[in-house]
Parts: sequence; C-alpha cells; structure tokens
Amino acid sequence: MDQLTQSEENYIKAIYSLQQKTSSPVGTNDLADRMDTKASSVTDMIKRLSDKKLIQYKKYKGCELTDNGMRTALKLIRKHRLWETFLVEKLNFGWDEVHEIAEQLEHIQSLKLTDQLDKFLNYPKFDPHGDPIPDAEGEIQQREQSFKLNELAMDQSAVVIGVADSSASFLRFLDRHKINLGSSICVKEVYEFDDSREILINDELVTLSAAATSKITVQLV
Amino acid sequence: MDQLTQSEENYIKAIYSLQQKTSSPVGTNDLADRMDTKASSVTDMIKRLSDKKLIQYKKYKGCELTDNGMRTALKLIRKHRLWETFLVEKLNFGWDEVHEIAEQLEHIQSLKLTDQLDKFLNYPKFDPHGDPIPDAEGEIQQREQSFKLNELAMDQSAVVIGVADSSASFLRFLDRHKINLGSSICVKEVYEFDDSREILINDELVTLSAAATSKITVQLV
DNA sequence: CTTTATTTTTAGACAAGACTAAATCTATAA
DNA sequence: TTATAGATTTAGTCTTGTCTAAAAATAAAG
Ligand SMILES: [Mn+2]
Ligand SMILES: [Mn+2]
Ligand SMILES: [Mn+2]
Ligand SMILES: [Mn+2]
Repeated sequence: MDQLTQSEENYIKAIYSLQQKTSSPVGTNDLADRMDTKASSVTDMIKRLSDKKLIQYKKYKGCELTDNGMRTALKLIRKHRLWETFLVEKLNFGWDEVHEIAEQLEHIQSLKLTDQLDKFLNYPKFDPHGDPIPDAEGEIQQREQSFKLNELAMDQSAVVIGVADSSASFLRFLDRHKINLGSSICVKEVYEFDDSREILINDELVTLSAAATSKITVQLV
Repeated sequence: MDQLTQSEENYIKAIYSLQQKTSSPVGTNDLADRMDTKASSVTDMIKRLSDKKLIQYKKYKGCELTDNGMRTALKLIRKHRLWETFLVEKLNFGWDEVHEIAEQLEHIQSLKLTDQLDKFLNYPKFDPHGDPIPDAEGEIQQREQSFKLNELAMDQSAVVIGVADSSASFLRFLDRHKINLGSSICVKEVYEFDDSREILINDELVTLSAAATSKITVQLV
C-alpha cells in the first residue's frame, strides 16, 4: 500500500463522486470532463489505478472503485471536509473560500494529523457546506430525509441543511441573499412557467431560479 | 511570478540554509548531499531556478539566491515554522513529530491561510525548536547573543532556547533527559579528554557528549 | 443488419525531475 | 607546470502525467 500521488488521489475522489451520482461504472469521458482533462489522459491514469487495485477496469466498460479504492476515497473526503471545517471554524474563512485550499490540504499524509484535527474540532459531523464527514473508520453519518428546495410546494417550511454546489460563485450568491446553513425558509410562491420560487427568508422575500433552488438542500420542519 | 513546484521550493529552502552556513556560493555537490539526490539532478534544477531568476548561477561557480529567491525562501520558512507551532500548540504533537508534516504543509498555497494561521497562533516569534518565525514581511526577529552548550565553561548557568538539529532522534534524546526549551541548566564539569560535559538540569546530573552539547543553543543567565 | 455517430483506446510527443555513465572543468600537489 | 583528483556538467534514459491525432470498439439509427 504505497503512497499515491496527488493526481492519483484526485482521480480517486472524482471516480467516487461520479459513482455516487450514477451508480453504474464511470465512463472515461465523464471522468475526463470532471477532471478537466482529455479522455486519453484518463485512460492512462485508469490503467495505473487498476494496476494498484484501486479500481476495477475492463476496456471500453468504464471503471469502479474496489473496496480498497473506496476506503482511500473516504479517507480523502474525511480530510477534505475536516480541513474545510477547520478553516471556517478556527481561521474565520468564509464557506466560499475553503474548497480550493482543502483541495490541497487533503493530500497531506499523516494519520495522526487527521485524527488530532478531528479531535481539535470536536468530532464534527458535517462540513461548512452541510456535507457529512466520514469518521476514522470511514463511516458516514446518515441524514434524515432531505429535499432540494425546488421540490417543495407552496407554503411548505423548511431549514437549509446543505448545498449541492460548493463553487465560490454560488456560495457568494447565497451569502448575498443571507441564506446559510440553518436558515429557516418558507416557499411563498411557485411560478410554473420557469419553476422559479418566491422564498421567505429572514422576513424578506426573494425569488430564486430553479437552477438555484435545485442546489439547496433542506429538511422539512 | 508563477507557481513553483514542491521540488523547486524544497531546493530554494536548501540553498537558503546552506547559504546561511557558508555565506559563499553554494556548490552543486553540497546541495546534492542536502537534497539527498545526485549532482546531475541538481545541475538540472539549478538551471530551472536560474531561468526563473530565483538564483544567480555561473557554470562551475555555484549558486546564490537572488532577492526574489530570498523572499521565496523566507515565505516557505515562515509557513514551515507556523505549521510546526500549530501542530505542537494546538494539536498536541511532540516537537520530534512535526518536521516531516510541516515539510508537506509548507507547500500549501494561500497567503490568507498563512496570515490567518499566524493570527490564530497569536503571532508567535519562535517555533517549537526555538527557530525564529519570519513575519508577513519576511523580517526575522533577531536574538540576543546565544551560545552552544559546548561553549560554556564550568559553573556557567544558562537557559535552553533552541536546538540546532530538529531530527526526531535527537529530539527524543533530549526528551529522555527532560531537556526542553526554557530548561535551566548549569555546567558542573567539563571533561577535557572528549569535551563532554556534566550538566545539572531539573536537579539531576547528566553527562552529555560534545556531539549533543554542540546542538543545544542556550542563553546565559 | 448495416451505416453512422460516439466513446474509448492507442501511438507518438513533450515537460518535469530524477538516474547512470561519460566528458569536462578546476584546483592541488609533485 | 603538468599530472591527477575532485567537482561539475552533459548525454542519454526513465517515469509520471499530460497532449494531439488517429485507430478501434461500441452504441444508435435507419
Ligand atoms: Mn486535491
Ligand atoms: Mn465541503
Ligand atoms: Mn517541503
Ligand atoms: Mn522547526
């Protein structure tokens, strides 16, 4: 079980996340898109990861993480989300500023560091974007049933518990509308023609596009 | 001023530290030794760093950091020592465990991260090994006159303020003798034949070889 | 069941960083 | 001042990770 390069680790994470969405084996082009690279480069990397038994790969049939690959992915996600939490909780970063930095920090190799950080943060269960943080055993806390805000009908009330897009631009958009984790909201109007919604939040009404509401995770209250 | 690779950054740090010791231009072989690599690899890298104007280089004449290279080195050292401080102060690492991890963390790119970390740690002036931490402008706090413990004569009293060797094995040796930063010591005997010294520390007498005492930095009291 | 269109893989190149072996420069000692 | 040891550079090769262009396999239409 030798060290992986940062590049290999980033691929593993990407495969994990695509796998979660589609369940079926991950295609070379999808992975290329996600990694912002070319299909031929992906094929090369896929062979390396397959040699290291982190993924299972049949030519032309896509790839899937092995158990070992899965454990590797969860460790990376754990580190990523712990660091994000650290940056927001301890160093006063905004939730829109931490992803890039965590993308680097997640590659630091030291089991003890991860576990001490976890302890220092008091074993947080969710990161600043509402995503669950795997524990030291790779177990992920399962959430109560949740919805995307665009699934709610008129007059339904809910609490924001996560975002499905951690890009700085989307998060700053939410900041501008004072929407954060824990915000109480209520759907006041649904405009059928474009599926946009008028939302009551902090005693103010804002209209959010379907593109926006589909990226906001909520729990009914 | 594009991004440097981790490898380039490690070379810059090594050149800085060799330069401090010897002042004169740094030789290819010395650098190869320090980097634990081959002279030919060093020549390759030296050319790259010279192209980037981080060092000045004349064939066969060795290399020296430019002003730009110097600033780069100081930023790295700042990050390295801040992270070491973080690991010891906040995550309960021993001073013998932090160097390796800081060697990775120093390469994280984010000015804001460094400065917020500095603030979070309350602008520490020295790292867990007693080495000065450059401030955001690259200024290093100058120390009062200090000595190596092997320079002290009989009956001289002093306080330990630093170590000249941050290797885990040496630091664990010091731990075993309960010698840490701030320890008050007194030279009780100097054995001329091998320059070893009997030291009073915590009301106990220990005999330290010249190899050991030459790596312990002290200030007279 | 062929013929396209799409996806995926191969072939060949390149840059970074490393290595070995060989060549070349510099310094030192006879 | 020349021979020689030591330091340094060059030449050529390797691996990782990337690319473009072209070939091959699969999927989708007609
Ligand atoms: Mn990453
Ligand atoms: Mn996150
Ligand atoms: Mn380093
Ligand atoms: Mn240190």
